[in-house]
Amino acid sequence: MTPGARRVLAAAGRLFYARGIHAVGVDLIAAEAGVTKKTLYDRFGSKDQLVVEYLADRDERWRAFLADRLQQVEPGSADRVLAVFDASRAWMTDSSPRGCAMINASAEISDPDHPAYPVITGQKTWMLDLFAELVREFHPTGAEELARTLLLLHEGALVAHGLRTFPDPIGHARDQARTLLDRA
Amino acid sequence: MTPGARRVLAAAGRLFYARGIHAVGVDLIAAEAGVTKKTLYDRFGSKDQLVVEYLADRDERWRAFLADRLQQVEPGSADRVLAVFDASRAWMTDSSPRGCAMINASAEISDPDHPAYPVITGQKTWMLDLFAELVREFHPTGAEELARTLLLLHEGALVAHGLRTFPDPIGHARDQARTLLDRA
DNA sequence: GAGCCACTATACAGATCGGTATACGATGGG
DNA sequence: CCCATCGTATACCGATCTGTATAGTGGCTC
Repeated sequence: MTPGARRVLAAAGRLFYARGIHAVGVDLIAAEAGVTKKTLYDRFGSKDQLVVEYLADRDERWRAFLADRLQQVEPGSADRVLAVFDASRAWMTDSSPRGCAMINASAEISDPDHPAYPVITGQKTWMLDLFAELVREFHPTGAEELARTLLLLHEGALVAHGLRTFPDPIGHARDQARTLLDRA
Repeated sequence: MTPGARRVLAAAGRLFYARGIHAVGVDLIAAEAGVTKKTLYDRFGSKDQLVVEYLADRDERWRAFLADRLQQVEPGSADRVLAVFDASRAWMTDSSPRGCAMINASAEISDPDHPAYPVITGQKTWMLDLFAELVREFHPTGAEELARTLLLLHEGALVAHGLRTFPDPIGHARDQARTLLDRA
């Protein structure tokens, strides 16, 4: 990726997340990146494709962030599940006050044929599979069902975080996940 | 409310929910309602105000729908909490495939000073208070904490429903709420 | 030095955005 | 009958939207 393209992706990431996808025009992104629209379209082809790369990039960075946190907890431990919630809280606390970028994007993209749609649903099913895998490591029976519950708690916490429904919802979800795991 | 205004609000409700707020222009709403823009602006003043009334109307209809379902279950019973999840599932199953309108709207409205913002957060805190009240009816101690967990499950289920992460997430949330209530 | 690459600058196309203006027709209550 | 209300139709405003076109610059490599 060229330096200009990198700056475009960085600017798009900031603006799309902070103000929403439809609310941000390509002129603003190009200006914020110190780049002309020509460069933007030469590198990304269309706004839709830029949206795809914005979400894919954010997803990639989140998975790397999470993998780093997970490897600090020994495999087979129930604490690995809690580490996911801890990672989410850390990720959200600094610089993600508006909740999950995938959920927000899906609210703006109604068309299921939009090229960004698989990126969004892909992250969610990946998270579901991750929970199932982590649970299966120490408690194989009923891992699927427990994983679904954990996912609901996690998604709900992200939403409540963005809406500020009550303080520290991700921490609360983590505590509930702990008692769920203790009882399993 | 005049017949024209009613049709405008109905059209706005359909279009805003199905395609998103920013993606729908006032020209389309007026055309879909069989009304000119003049009429639309005479009745609602601005698009922002129309958005507010769209959300407020939907919130009002949801609360009426929920109240009707709740009064069919005797007060003081834990089943009243489950009735909330049942109501949500019924509400979402027919004609709400894209999840919670408030969550979707909050994803598009980044400005906390937007007049629609209090409507969104208002429904969420109202739901939290409702859960707390319903729990308190039969189990006063720790009602606040349990209500928060129920809210997270509920919000997460709405999101998973909209994203189709797995089948019948609201039913799953209901089942988890049941075991939570049994243990309390 | 020729060719390629990343990028800049300016301008414009065609459409749509939210919002306003003017003028006219229908209806219904005092 | 008068007149306000509710609604119609059409046209327009400036701004902004995505996307394209032309022309040119500096640097790197073969």
